[in-house]
Amino acid sequence: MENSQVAAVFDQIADILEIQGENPFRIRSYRNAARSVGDLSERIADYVAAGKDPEDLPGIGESLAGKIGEILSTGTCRTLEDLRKKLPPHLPDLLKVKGLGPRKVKALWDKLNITSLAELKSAAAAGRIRDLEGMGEKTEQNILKGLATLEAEAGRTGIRQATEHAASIRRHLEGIKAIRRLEPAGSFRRRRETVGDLDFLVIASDRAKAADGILRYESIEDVLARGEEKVSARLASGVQVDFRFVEDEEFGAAWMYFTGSKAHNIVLRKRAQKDGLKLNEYGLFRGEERIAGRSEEEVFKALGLPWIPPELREDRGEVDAAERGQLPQLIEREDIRGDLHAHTNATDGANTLEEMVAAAQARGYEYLAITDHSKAVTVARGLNEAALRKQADRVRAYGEKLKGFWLLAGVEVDILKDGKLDLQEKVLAELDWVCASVHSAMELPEDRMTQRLVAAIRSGVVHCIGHPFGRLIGKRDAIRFDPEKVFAACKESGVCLEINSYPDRLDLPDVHCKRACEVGLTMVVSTDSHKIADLDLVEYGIGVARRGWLEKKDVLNTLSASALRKRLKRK
DNA sequence: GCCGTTTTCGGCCCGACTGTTTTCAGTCG
Repeated sequence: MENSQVAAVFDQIADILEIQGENPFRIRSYRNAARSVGDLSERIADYVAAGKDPEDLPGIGESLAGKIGEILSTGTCRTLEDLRKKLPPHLPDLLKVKGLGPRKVKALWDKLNITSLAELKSAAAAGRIRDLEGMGEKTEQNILKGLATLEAEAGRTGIRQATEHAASIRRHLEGIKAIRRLEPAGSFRRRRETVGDLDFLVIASDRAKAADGILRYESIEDVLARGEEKVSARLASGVQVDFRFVEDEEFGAAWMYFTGSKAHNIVLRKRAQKDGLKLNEYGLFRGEERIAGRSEEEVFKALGLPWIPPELREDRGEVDAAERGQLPQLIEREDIRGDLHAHTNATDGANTLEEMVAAAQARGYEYLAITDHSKAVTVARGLNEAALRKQADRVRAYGEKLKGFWLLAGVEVDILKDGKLDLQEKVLAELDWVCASVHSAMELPEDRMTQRLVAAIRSGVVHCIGHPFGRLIGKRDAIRFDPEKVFAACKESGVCLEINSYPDRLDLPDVHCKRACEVGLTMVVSTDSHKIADLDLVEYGIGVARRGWLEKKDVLNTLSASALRKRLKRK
């Protein structure tokens, strides 16, 4: 039972209660509980099994703690099953359509007997929705658009695509004279691995002209809203972009508000309230008087807090940490001194050894580990013992010619189904850097997967576990293992965990990163480069590391080449 | 349903935009 499954039960309960028009605060409790469990790095099943009390988790009281126990043992809970009997099974799906909330869904069901997305589509297409009270032709059109979007986008946009869109939008907006300042906000600014939409804050000398300019952006397919305060559009790619107009004196408060997360904002607002203040997107107010708002620093300061980096604003303890003066000094891109996961054309990389080295040097790195695949990865023409030895000789020979740069002879060796490594340990022991990864048999049951990873970690020849969860965002689920046991084995054997920067992976995920750090593990921010341009993906890995509360000292490849050499010395 | 440095009961974050209405409900973030 995964945390996401427990969270899903609570979210489903909340959905049904909403359609039923239940007490909104009760509904919020279920939503909060879903988030609380979903954000937990430890598995809730293990947490409970270890005898810890779910009531210690934020937003979990006696009732929800009982339901967690019930869900863990039965996969569902009585409350959900009883609620389900009161509605058609697919009715809550309608809530996913943008523009449809619980009240409209209820009306569609009551008045038109619509119980599924398919029925909604045919009713809207047939023009039957416009006759309902409170709905008109526009509503009907928006439902059809919402359905189309739902079918097309299938979820959120990856960070890489979002970054590319943001850069392109910035280039367009820089040419508009009426715009004085533009800053990204939302989950994009918090560097989440996927974003729902892109948010920008705009200071304009003339809002009407600025809006005209924005809407001339060539990739806009559909204008969703245009008001005094905001312009909202959908791009041809399906991504929604919101632009909010703000004034100088409210910019900081607005930036905080639109950066979120929502949960973080609520914590700050409650805190303001306690001091007799009011915090909204226009500023921090005492009565009618705005006491802060121009910059984020000013607002945080007026709340008695230091500035909190956006990556931490998830209501995962950052406000408390800020209050105690214990915010981490987050790692920066510039702290990275080398890359420890790179492929060449010896296996499935696109570039030669020499090209990869030149690219690493051009980025100011002091070292690079060549980690081609081992033989089990046949599709990548993985290396056997003899081929690897030959490559290592070549790597070392070339490395000796390089001044002030350490070229590590390494490998990305497969962890086989039984936990053995894909190459003889004596060959692996000759290398400077051994990254071990799972690429096959990803469906193993949890206990066997845990044993498999622990066996590899305890081999004594492995430095790092590559992309530990093996997930591909939006495409393939994570492999299942007990993180606490695996982390404990890493701690015992001095093995690092990789934060793979590849945008599809971003693995170790942020919450596990935070947990691994608490356990005292060292992470490696690597790119898994398959071509020279991939070396720049490290930016995304840094985003994950920062979201995982990591400091420079928690990441191995912030060490200088000489310090790393000492650290990696084979016994 | 949760929670408590005024409270174990009575609160629970806050505002904009749309579409449908003639003053507002629903939705969104």
